[in-house]
Amino acid sequence: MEEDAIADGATEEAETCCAPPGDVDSDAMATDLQVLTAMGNDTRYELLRRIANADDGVCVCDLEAAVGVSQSAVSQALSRLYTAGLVTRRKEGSWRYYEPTETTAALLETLDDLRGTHE
Amino acid sequence: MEEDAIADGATEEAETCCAPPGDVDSDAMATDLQVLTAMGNDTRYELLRRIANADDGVCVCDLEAAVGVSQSAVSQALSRLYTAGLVTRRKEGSWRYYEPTETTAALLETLDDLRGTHE
DNA sequence: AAAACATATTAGTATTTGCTTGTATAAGCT
DNA sequence: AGCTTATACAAGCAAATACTAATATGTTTT
Repeated sequence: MEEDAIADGATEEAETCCAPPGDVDSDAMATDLQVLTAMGNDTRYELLRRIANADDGVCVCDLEAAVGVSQSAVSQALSRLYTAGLVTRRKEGSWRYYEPTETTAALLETLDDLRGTHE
Repeated sequence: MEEDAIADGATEEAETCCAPPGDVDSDAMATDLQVLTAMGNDTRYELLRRIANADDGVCVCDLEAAVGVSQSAVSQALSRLYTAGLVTRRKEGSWRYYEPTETTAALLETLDDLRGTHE
């Protein structure tokens, strides 16, 4: 089902410093990068944290008040988080409620753990 | 041991759509963002994957050949990964060997798991 | 139906990013 | 010592990003 980005590159033995590393699955890379770049921004990270903290759904109106940017910016940020699969959204009347996905929960937990253990 | 960014904001009951979410620890946020933005880039992600794949240390010379950017760009990328605590580096002769940190291992594993489970 | 509210979309712009080229430093080789 | 190799650093620039302001869409209320 997948046949790109193969070719190990280690066909001939040359006098290099070390063995060339294997290639990276470019499908996985695209997915991961979408997630990482979506989370890797002040505004979006904070929105995501706030959404994750309140498990029963947060609406945009309250998120706006919390982060220091315009309504438009919040809307754009949430859209991006949605596209990246980090939040779900449901409409209820004229309000939109956002909830974290499993992806968000897992990543934030990993980050929390890492900060705790601190290697 | 930590006393900033508290204040729940929910002192008065107003007729809003939902309860305002709790604040975000700004120290944690800074740390996480450094990690996320460091990983969230084509070149750096690929370098990191390659470093993580070869557990016994990779040198810059081989990484250069793998990703499609200049030597300088690779050097800058690796520096950034190092600053973010995603790789360690040791000098051996005129070569520099890079290895993944626990942070890298944990995050890449989480990402892999998520792609597998797919929620 | 009009007004007010909640959110999305579009367009424009300032800032940030990630590269390239050129140069510096440092270690091995002859 | 001089040359080559391995990596880092610095300046400049094109492209991507993240915002704001303005406008559009849909919903509720009056």
